[in-house]
Amino acid sequence: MKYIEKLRNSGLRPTKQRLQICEVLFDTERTFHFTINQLEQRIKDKIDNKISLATIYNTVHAFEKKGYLKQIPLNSNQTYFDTNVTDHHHFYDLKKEKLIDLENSDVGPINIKRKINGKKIKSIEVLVKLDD
Amino acid sequence: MKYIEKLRNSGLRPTKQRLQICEVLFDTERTFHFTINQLEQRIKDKIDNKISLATIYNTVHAFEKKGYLKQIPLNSNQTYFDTNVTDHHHFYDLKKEKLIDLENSDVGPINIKRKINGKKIKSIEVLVKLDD
DNA sequence: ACACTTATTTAGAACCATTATAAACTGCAA
DNA sequence: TTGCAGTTTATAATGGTTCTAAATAAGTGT
Repeated sequence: MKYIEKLRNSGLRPTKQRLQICEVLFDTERTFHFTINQLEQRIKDKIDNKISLATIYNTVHAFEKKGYLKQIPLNSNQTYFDTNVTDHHHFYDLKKEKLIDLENSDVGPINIKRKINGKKIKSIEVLVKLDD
Repeated sequence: MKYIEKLRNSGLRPTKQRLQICEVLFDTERTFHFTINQLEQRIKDKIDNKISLATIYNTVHAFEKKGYLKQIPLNSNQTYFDTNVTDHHHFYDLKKEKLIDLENSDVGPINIKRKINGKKIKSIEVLVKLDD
């Protein structure tokens, strides 16, 4: 399995549950956005055994910490994650409550002129809200 | 009172509670960021009578709908609001969990090249996360 | 001023995403 | 195979936010 070493290399034991979640998250044509509840549903659909909700939370947070997932800054009652961990931005369709990836070529370079003493920029995220 | 007509003009009855919340939010030297709990505390400090938490939620949402407050897109268990409703962006200090305003002059113009059919851009918000 | 309608406030309950708990289980190194 | 640390699990607890329904206050017309 290709995910076994990936997990071992990050210090995560390649358990059955984690490997199955890897398949759901990363064996896809395209990257995608999800909430924990949506992921839970996908797992139910694609996998025979049950994975507890607590494990899903644990795994998603472990993967996020390792950089395999990103949280998307958004005001919602649910946390959104992204399997696309490259630097990129988002449209948010307010009506449909849906996120749409903006390719980096869709957004001109972002120039932050101000510095904060002793702080480094870790990420720059742009959210473009869409109306009708 | 200067807030009475402001509220009436937006179709909100100028109740005692709303006027007091206006004072806490808008009678300040500087704009500021807050969570509902932080606002509740400020109200307790500045005002004699009690305002119920439900009223604070109601009022903040009413003010946001009228454009007197903005929500800040951020992944946190609490919702952050901003009394600065002009177009501007934010640093987020991950260590201190603190927001810092970026003046518009601190960020070069943001050029969104992609269009979505029939949708208009309502806002563009940039979040710059800071590390040590 | 009065009566009437409608908006607002309120305490408390309900909701629900997320996190904590603690016991059972599993991977893995010795 | 044994032991230990890491992981999974069901369930409870937490906590921010929203809902509810009754009490109160504001606006309107008379």
